[in-house]
Amino acid sequence: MTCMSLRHAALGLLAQQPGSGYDLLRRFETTLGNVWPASQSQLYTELNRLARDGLIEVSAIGGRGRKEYAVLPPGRQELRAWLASPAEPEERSELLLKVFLLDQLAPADARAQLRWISADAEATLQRLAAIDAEGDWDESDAYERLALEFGLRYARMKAEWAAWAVEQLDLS
Amino acid sequence: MTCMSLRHAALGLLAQQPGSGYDLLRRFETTLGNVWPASQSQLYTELNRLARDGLIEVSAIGGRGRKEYAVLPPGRQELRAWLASPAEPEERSELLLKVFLLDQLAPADARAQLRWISADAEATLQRLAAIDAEGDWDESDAYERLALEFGLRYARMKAEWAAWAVEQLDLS
DNA sequence: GGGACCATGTAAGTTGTTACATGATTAG
DNA sequence: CTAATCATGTAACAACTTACATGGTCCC
Repeated sequence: MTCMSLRHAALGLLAQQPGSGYDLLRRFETTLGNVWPASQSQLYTELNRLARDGLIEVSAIGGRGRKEYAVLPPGRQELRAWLASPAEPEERSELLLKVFLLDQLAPADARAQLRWISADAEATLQRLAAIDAEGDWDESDAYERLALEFGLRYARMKAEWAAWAVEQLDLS
Repeated sequence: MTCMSLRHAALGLLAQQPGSGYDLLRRFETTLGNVWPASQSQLYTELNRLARDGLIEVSAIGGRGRKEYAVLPPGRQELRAWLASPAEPEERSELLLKVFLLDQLAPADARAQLRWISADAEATLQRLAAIDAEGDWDESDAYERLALEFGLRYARMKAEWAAWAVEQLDLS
């Protein structure tokens, strides 16, 4: 059994609010996709699979072939089980892979890469802070805000670490 | 052009020190695999591809069919170019995906998940701190230590965030 | 009628996983 | 001699991407 997170992402969005593949795609693009991107092709395929497996059903048919999906009880159960199960630690980080191998670069180039990481993190920080400030939040967005705060703290940590790392290299 | 990071990971390890697929596998298991896991099957396949593409070559043949690989100049160039290029921000986080969808769980269960995340981060923190303390580091491990420090800071951030998140939920 | 947008799907290719399959050498 | 370890490879499958393909509806 592998991960199948897209399946759960789709299930979760439908559990929050029924909709068509097209609707879900919009929601991925605006919010969820920031933490779990999905391509159009993959999403439509997965919706058909979820329906085939009896976790969701076509609850309404609209114009232009629109199929609105709704979660069925087995789907809700599957979603809850997945949500309550321990989240596995993430493993792959291209950033850290580069850091591990940075000794293959001239020191000046390695420093440049670290400075770039720092600048990128600062930019992310600004971007998320803007979203935080201007967003019109209500109580239903509580968990979304937790995720945003995670992003803020992560960007801050990354920027601080990169600055520290450059300093370390300067010492030696 | 997609990512091909395993290719660069293998290239990087060979650039640090030539070796066989079996050797590399050991090094993935002990160090590099912490930031970029590779399966045996994938690694051997990739080494053959790297050789076919002229980025590495079989530099020696040992007993039991052992093939020692070494990086060729085009491989070194490719590696340096990749290392100096900006690291793309990582996108997928199963953890944050769960956080986004946590509203589908009873509040008590959501809190339990967050507490589990916190406990897991604390455990990681302990584990990495132990590695940091007992490791016998020399100057050649400078970048490895930067990566370790990143892991420490990240685990700390995660634990603090999760504790804060539980608090937030308790307030509402 | 034509452009923007709504709406769904398939095909080919890449990356990665697990499982299978095989054989050589070394140490007890 | 036999178990552990060294050593490499293939096949089947899952997840994901990009590109292709098609058609309906709304609004100007």
